[in-house]
Amino acid sequence: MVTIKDIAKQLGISVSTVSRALNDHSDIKKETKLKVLETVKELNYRPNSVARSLIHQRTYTVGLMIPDITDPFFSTISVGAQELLSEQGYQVIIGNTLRDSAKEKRFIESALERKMDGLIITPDHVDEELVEMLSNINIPVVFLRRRPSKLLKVPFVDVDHYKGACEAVEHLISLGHKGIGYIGIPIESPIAIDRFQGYKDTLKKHDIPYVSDFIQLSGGRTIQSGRIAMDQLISHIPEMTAIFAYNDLLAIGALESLAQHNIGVPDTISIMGFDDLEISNLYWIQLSTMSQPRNQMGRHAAETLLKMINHANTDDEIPDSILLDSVLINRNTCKKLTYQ
Amino acid sequence: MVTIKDIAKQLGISVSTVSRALNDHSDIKKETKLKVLETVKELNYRPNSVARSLIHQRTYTVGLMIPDITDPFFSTISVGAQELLSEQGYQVIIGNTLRDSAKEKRFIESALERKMDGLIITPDHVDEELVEMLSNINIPVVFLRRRPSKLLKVPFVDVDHYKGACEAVEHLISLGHKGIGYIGIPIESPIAIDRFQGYKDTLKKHDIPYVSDFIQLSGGRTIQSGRIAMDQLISHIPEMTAIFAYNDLLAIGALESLAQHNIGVPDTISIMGFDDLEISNLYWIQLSTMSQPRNQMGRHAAETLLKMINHANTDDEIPDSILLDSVLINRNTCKKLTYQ
DNA sequence: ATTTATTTCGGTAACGTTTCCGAAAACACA
DNA sequence: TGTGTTTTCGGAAACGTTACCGAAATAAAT
Repeated sequence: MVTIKDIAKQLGISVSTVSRALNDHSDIKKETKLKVLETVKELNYRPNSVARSLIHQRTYTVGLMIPDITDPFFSTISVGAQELLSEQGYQVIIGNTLRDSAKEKRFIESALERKMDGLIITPDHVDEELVEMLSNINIPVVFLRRRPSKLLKVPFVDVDHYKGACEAVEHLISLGHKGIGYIGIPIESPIAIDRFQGYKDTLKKHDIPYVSDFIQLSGGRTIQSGRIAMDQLISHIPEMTAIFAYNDLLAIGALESLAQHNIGVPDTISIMGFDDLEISNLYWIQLSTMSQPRNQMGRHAAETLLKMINHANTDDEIPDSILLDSVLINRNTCKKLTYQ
Repeated sequence: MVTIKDIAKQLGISVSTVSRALNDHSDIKKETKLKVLETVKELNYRPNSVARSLIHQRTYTVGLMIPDITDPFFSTISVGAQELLSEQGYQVIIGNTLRDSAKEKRFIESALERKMDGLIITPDHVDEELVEMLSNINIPVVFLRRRPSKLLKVPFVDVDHYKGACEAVEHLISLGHKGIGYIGIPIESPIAIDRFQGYKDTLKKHDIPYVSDFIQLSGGRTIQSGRIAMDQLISHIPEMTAIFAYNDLLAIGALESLAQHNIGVPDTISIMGFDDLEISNLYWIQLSTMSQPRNQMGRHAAETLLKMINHANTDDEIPDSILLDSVLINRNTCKKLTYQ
């Protein structure tokens, strides 16, 4: 490997002079600087950032831990983060954890050994072990799409799921719907709680009674689960004229079930999703839904992380957490209710 | 930061002893080794892999350059590569180039400065500048889904597009189709050439005349382009009874156009895609297509790269390139032709 | 007890940089 | 020419590790 020494030797000068030339220091003659730059080209020299990191105690590397890079949701977030970070000279190392908490811990451990400058993480469960681990860490961390435990003084960025759910249901109500069902997942994660609560609160706000028969909370968050849930709910048509689904996959599953039963959407029932996946815009689907600003989430997470990295010593305050708004995308699965 | 020195000081021993204890060297007393391990826990010490890299001239980092991590195709490939590499203690740095050749070059440059141990790349265009750049590189490189120029002694891994296209068309022919159209992209990339050639050769093999009116090569590789292309082709029904599309997106666009025109699939026309995207399995689509072993591609690329990294000095031969087979996925868009 | 063999350890250089400090070189002014 | 100031440079330590070599400590053999 060609190093700074080789350049120094070839020119008969010292390594420190070469270093100064390469780093645009002031105390160097223009002439020698040019000679150095020339030799750099000639020898095809490239600075060794490993050595640089060792000196500067900065690797210009940050870790981004996500559950599944294959999920366009997370890959778009990661693009947002990468865009901003690479502008600032940072490399991003993506940890694909597949929601496996052992993998999560291994990734964080490895990030620490590699002396990354910061960490953006989306842990699947914020369990005790993780909290314990994170509280002993000496690099900045920001939570993405997850809420840190109260013990952790860590900022997060997420979308306002509660507000989004309220808007979605509000939209349905504004179209005249009163019999509004909900297809969701078991009330465990904070996100599930927020969206469900938004649904319930908005009904209450409009004095619409909560009908537990219109609710299906079993199953996972897949198309398959949505189809099964809708199968259960189908007997409540036509009293039930609309459905708000926890996410687009469930909504699409519902659409599938309704298509199989030959029930028209939005003619006999309206469907509202949440997430705005790319497939939701497909010709056959055209799902009305709440779009989450994924790219922005990644950018904001990166921004707050950079703030923390740069103000590590000067300022002890951690940056504010951020809740972004989702936006309503109106396609073809919701219809104004007309009373005949 | 707590270093090896802190441990040495606390125990009153030398750093070299601590180092030996941590690296399972033979010439160390069991007793002291245990004491060291204990102190490591106590002080929450973590080895600094930056310093280690500097000594060993190995970073255990490889770069993976892809056009778009948001595309499930590439994200699945990257998962395959990551799985294998992380088993071997490597970290993967993903470079998302968005098919921008400036970004590509910057990524490679950065990989070199960071002294990555190897590179798996999917360059958008293999232009002269890139070839020039790559031929001056002193770390192993493997091409993924792209063919290196002949000047480059670099292995590649890809699927056999020609063979896959032959199989797809063969399938259509075996169902009795003779009027088989092709929706594709301009014949520029090697992949486009291979698939189109497979189409033409298979027709010829079965003495089916090549009808240029049945071919649409304009546009990009999006659903939109597929729809437009099909719009142009629709007048050739019913002589044309089947279509082989360059990829699933185009095929889905064709499906969209046919649905708009109320033309039954597969009743009046059969459609065959290539790629097997996740959306191709959707209830409304159920596209018959050729599935590419994406995860395997990533794994194979990683494997050959590791071979090159580990045999860097011992053996100068580069590993063989690999062509993987795609497999036919038969869903509901192809039908046996019945003559009435 | 002395010698020899074995185990265990410490000192030091090295990896490729940057940075500090002091010294040499160049310039300005009297 | 001498003094003072500024510019430019070189030497050396440091970042946190590992690896080599020789020395000390222990065990085994005579």
